[in-house]
Parts: sequence; structure tokens; C-alpha cells
Amino acid sequence: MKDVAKLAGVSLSTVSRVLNKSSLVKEETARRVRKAVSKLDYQVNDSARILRTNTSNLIGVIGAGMEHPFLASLLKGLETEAREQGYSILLGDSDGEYEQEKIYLNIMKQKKIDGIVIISANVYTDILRMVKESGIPIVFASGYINDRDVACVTVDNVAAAYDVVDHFFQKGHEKLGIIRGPNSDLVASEERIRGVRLAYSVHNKIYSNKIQIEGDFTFEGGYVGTQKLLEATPDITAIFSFNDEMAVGAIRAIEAMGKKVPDDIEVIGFDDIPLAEYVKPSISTVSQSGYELGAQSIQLLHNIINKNHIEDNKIFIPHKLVYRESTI
Amino acid sequence: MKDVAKLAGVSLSTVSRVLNKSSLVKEETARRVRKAVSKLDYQVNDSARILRTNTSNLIGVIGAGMEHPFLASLLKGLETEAREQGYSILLGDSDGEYEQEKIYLNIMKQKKIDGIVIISANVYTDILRMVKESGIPIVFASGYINDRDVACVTVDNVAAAYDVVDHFFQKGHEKLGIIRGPNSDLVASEERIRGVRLAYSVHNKIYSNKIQIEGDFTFEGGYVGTQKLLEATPDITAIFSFNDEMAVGAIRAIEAMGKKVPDDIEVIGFDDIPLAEYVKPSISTVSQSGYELGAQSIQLLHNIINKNHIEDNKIFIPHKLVYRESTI
DNA sequence: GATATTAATGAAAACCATTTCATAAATATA
DNA sequence: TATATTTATGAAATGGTTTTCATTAATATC
Repeated sequence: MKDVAKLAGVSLSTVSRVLNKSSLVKEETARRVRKAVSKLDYQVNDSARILRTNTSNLIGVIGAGMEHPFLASLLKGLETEAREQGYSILLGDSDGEYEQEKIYLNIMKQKKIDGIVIISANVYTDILRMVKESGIPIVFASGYINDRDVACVTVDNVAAAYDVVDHFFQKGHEKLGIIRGPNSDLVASEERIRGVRLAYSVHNKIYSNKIQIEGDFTFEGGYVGTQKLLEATPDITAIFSFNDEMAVGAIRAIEAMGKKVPDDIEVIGFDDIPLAEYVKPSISTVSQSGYELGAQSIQLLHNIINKNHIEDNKIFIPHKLVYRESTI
Repeated sequence: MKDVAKLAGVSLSTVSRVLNKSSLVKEETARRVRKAVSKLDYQVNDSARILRTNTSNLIGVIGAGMEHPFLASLLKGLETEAREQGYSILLGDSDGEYEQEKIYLNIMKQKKIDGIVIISANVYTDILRMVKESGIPIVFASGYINDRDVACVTVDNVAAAYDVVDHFFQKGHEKLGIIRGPNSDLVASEERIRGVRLAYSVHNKIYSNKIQIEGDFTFEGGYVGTQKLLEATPDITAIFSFNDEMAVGAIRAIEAMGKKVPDDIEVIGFDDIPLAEYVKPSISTVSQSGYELGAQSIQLLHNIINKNHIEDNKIFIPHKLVYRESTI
């Protein structure tokens, strides 16, 4: 920077002003400085800038199980939009471990991230408290936090689950089975269960918790869950699985018991990952765009960071039921 | 830090020494300093440290299409191992755009990354040159660069492709079809073609480029490619696809033409992404661990950064042919 | 006991930008 | 023309570490 100043015949302050597009520098001087900058191929020293300004153009992303197809596309959306807005992504996959989340949070604080995106259905309240206390702008992606000053971007889980069950009832099904997420995934699963119950009450049916079984979002979880479900209630004719992998597991379990999908039992999944389309039978599912979710999260975060006026800090991205071979 | 020094009754230098585990500080003083550190809950200012030392504990990752299941698991491996070694991951998905790669490289340079992992079959030679010139330690993950001082971690593409074709020949197949990667994916695809040709010559058969068709690693690409392939050579009895998605597309195309997999045509894919197991028929494929690939890449990079002695800077991770329903 | 080594600490320079405050130059106002 | 205001610039302080060099304290050697 000193060299640039010397070459342009100005002071360090002026160079800095030009670089930061300050308005109070004569256009002619600015031009001279810019010329020197490009001639010397000067690049600002980021750490020095961060040290002075306490802003890094870095956005921290903490999540768990990012290799899951839906989250991977979410990450892609985050990444692309972040780039667009001039941020870089500092990535931390915690595997859902509390200690890891804490470690990442600390690292990110030290790196002076401008904001943080937490991708997670399951959120340790302790972590949330730490982030709030630190004053770092935060957005929850694909998870709803019932706290008026925490921003969230997510699909409307209540409405989506309602749509699925409503659809089943409209088609004349009476006995349903639900494969929910693990208990650690409290929020999203609870929301969806709320949607399920809503549909039950709208259709004047009585809901019992016995129709739901806990899954772990894996193929195997769906397989085993369905076995148990059908053991307890053999006359189930429709299954709603809270993600697509478990739906595949459910279908295989049904087939293994000698029944047919969709003729004997219809199945609807959630997420619409690519798998859902290629598997046989292909899976009807609640489609939501991970990419969109990621992109919107960054936009919202960007607005929070810049203290722009925000209409609403709870954003619901659209969802849509897509019908494939696992339903009639 | 000043406060810590005052509380412990020592100078800044001593605090710094304790923090950096310098040996030349009396154990008793060190204890006093540590106590003060924890009492004040002091954390070093990262940017100041980077400014002074030019090392950031940051590893840059540049890749394209990271939402692809195989690459997502690779990323997971990178991330987990990086965390283990005390690094954080600065992520950049370039979408394969030259300009984007350049931008990311610049940002990463400014952030003073300690090393860089490039995930890519297609590498712009210009980018490679820039990285080499900048002296940043570099590792190519899942891509082979024919340059003795560039470190690579990858599956042995030649051997893997050889195994597949050898298997087909052993089973008595005569007419094969190959769905290769796009031309942008020069290196990996070329290596695999080399493996194919090797198998041909070992089995005393004559290889013709007509049996291969270019794909784009998507389901659709596999579908269309297979149509063309079967149009040109209707009596093909075995297809080797360079990834699993295209293999699924191939199978659907074959079925659409009224033929059966594996009875009429056998199909083998590459990567062994979760999809391969759940799709119907499930896909026989060359299994390689993305996670392992990522983890080994970080270890190698770590060794390069620390100038440890390196046995070999070309690491081949194991692969294995797994047989499922798409082969007899 | 005197001298040579080694161990432990502190002072101050260096890393490189941003920003406040002061000042000089240019323009507007009376 | 003299004064007030605005615009453009520079000097110097600041952010928080690490590290070199100098110095003192402690130990070893003769």
C-alpha cells in the first residue's frame, strides 16, 4: 500500500479512501491511485483490514450431515448466493455434536464472521443463546425457531404435512401410518405432526399418536419403522414418511411383506431429492427447493447484517406435492 | 491480552509465549498466565495473529458441483479431517467457471489460506499455474495431474476401468458400450479410457472409439447416450457408465426400448453413491469412498504444509467392484 | 568465589490497513 | 475583498498479535 501511495504521489489515507470508494477524493487523484494499484497489482491485506474494521465478509455455516442430498443442495444455494453478495463461506459440519458446534462457533467468532447460518432441525438452545449473546446476525435455514427475533427460512412444515394427509383422506384412506424424524429433530417433526393433526381434525377424524413411529431419516430407519408400523396396524393403506430415504425403505419393507406399492399401500415422502425420481417405483413427495432455501437464507442474513428494513424474519419457501408412482 | 498480562503480572511477550506453547517460560509463570486467560475468558484475535504470522489455519476448497452425492461425501471427508487437524474450511464452488475459480483463488490468497484442495476432474491449467506460482500448498482431490510436484489423491482410474471391462470379457461379452464423462472432464475420463483399452489389448480384442459416447454425468445424459449407443450398435450386451446417475439413465433407456437389465444388457456404473443401492434394479458399480478421498487429501495437504517427509504425493484410494442387480 | 552458560523475561518493532483529527485548498457567501 | 463553508488531503493513532534483541536471573564450570 505504501508503494501504491508513493507511486501515485499521495498518502496512505488517500489510497485507502479510493479503495473503499469514499466520496471525498477528487476523481483525478482517484484515477491516479487506481492506476498505481493495477500497475503494482496491489491487493489489500485482508487480516489487516479485518483487524481494523472487525468485518470479514465471511459467513459461517454450521450444520449437520451436509452430505445428505437435500442439505447438499441447500449448501449449494448458500454458497452461490453468498458469492453473489460478496461473502465467502466458512463451513462447519458438527455432526450434530454439541461440543463441535461450540468449537465451530468459537472459531467463527474469532474469524470475525459477519453472520451465521445454522442449518439444522435440531438446535441446541445453549448454542442459540451463545449466538444471540454474541450479537452475531443469525439465520436458521430449514428449521423454525419460535423466537420473534430469530430469523428463519424454511418450508411451511405444518401446511405441507396437512396437504399430504388431506390428500390421503380425500382419496378415501382411513388408516394412515407416519414415519417421523428422530426425537432430536424436534422442531420440524413436531410442526409436521401438527399439520397431520390439523388434517385429522378438519376431516373430523380422531388422531392417535400410535400411528406415528420414530425414524432416523435413513433407508434402514424407514424399513424397520414400516415393519413395526404394519405389525401394529396391518390394515394401513397409506404411509407418510418425513423424508425420501425413509420412504424408499418403507416401500422395500412393504414389498418384502408381499404387498404392492401403490396398489395396497400408497407412500408419500418429503424433500424431493433426485433419488425420489429415479427409484422404482418413483416416489411421490413434498417437493421443496434446497437451493432456494439456501439462497433466501443468505439474502435475509445480508439484510440483517446491513440493518436493512426487514418485512418479516420468518420466510416460508414454497412446497408442492408431486405425484409419482408410489401413489395411484 | 494486555489485561491478561496485567492480571498475571507479566509482559505481553510472556503471555504470547504461553499461548503458543513456547518452551522457554517457567512453568510457574505459565500457570499464572493460563489462570488469568481462563479467568478473563480471553481469546486471541485471529486477524491480528494472521497479520503477524501469515498463517490462518484455513484450508481453501475449490470445486464444481459439490451438491453431487459423491462430491458431497468427499467434502464431508475433507471437513471432518480438517477439523481433526485444526483447520477450518473456506468453501468455493466455482460451477466450473474459469472466472469464478480465479475470483475464489484471489479471495483465498487474501485470506492467507495455509493450503488449497482442488476438487475437480477438469482443471484450468491457468489456475494450476497461478496456484503453483503463489507457492500455496496444493492437493488435487479426485483428479490426477500429470506433474511430479503436484499432489493428487484419487482412485486408480486406469485400474478401475480395466477391472470393469475385464469382468465383462470374462463373462463372455463381446460388444460393449461406454458412456464416458464430458470432454471437460478430460483427465479422469481419459484415464478410464486407457484402462478400457488396456483390457481390450490384454484380451486380444480390437478397441474402437466408436463404442464410447460422451455423457454429462446426469441421468438425462445417460439416457440419451444409451439411445445413441444402441442405435449405432444394437447388439451391445454390456454398458460401462462413468458414473452412477448415467447408469440409471442407461437402464431406463434400455427398458424403454423393450430390453431387460441385466438379462439383455448388463450395466456397471461408477462411484457407488447411495442411489446405486436403492434404485431398481440396483446398480453394480465401482465403489470408491468419497469420505476417504477427502480425509486423505487433508492429511496429505497437512504434511505438505508442515514440510513433513512425504513418501509419495500421488495417492490412490482403494476401489472395489460391487455386484448388484444390474449385472447377472 | 569468580566466570561462563543457560534460562526466563521484557521492551519495542513489525505486520498493514482504517479512521479521526487537523490542515490546506477551493469555493461560496456576505 | 474578507469571511464562512465545503472539499480534498495528510499525519498519526489504532487495532492485537508475534518475534527479535537486550537484559536480568539462575545455574553450571573451573
